[in-house]
Amino acid sequence: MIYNRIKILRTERGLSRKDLAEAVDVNFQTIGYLERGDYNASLELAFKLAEFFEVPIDMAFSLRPFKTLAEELAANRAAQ
Amino acid sequence: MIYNRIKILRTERGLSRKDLAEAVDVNFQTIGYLERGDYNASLELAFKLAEFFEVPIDMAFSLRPFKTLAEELAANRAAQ
DNA sequence: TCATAATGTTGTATATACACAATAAATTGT
DNA sequence: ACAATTTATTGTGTATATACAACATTATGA
Repeated sequence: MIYNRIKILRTERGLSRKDLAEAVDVNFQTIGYLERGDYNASLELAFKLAEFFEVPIDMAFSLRPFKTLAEELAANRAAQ
Repeated sequence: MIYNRIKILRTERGLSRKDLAEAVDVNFQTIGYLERGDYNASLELAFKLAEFFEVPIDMAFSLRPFKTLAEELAANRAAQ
């Protein structure tokens, strides 16, 4: 199973699932399935989502559980 | 459709499809399908392959056609 | 050259990604 | 508090990723 940050990335931008679904051209319920982890995005959809959010793929999807964005940002700052 | 560099990455390392398939835990014929572009890898398999080859996902998969590795390397050098 | 390994092709079966519809529940704004 | 929007749930249908088998073709090495 693949972990993703779609929900945070989406809500951070103040978008509804419908908004995001239209942007990447899938059914709005598909976004719900991904956010709930009911199934994984296809590689193509993953690319489209990462491109839409303007983040590298591995910032939106991962084989391993994510830290929160805040944790990761704090860790990065500490590393400077 | 998603483009990939699996065949080059694999042959550059002198691996057979069977070798690679075992490393990422899929059927060896699945590697053939991907290399021929018969279908796309799942996101999970794409991550496993990129991890196995130790390259970022977008160096192995792309929404748009790839340059050859040699072209890309030459372009990168020219950019220095 | 011959044997073996690697790849290609065709076919069948299964799991999963995605579409779509209907309705229920929860959130949000006024 | 009410209305409107958003999200969740359930169900059905389709396309596609993957497994596996059998056999053909091509490449490789001794």
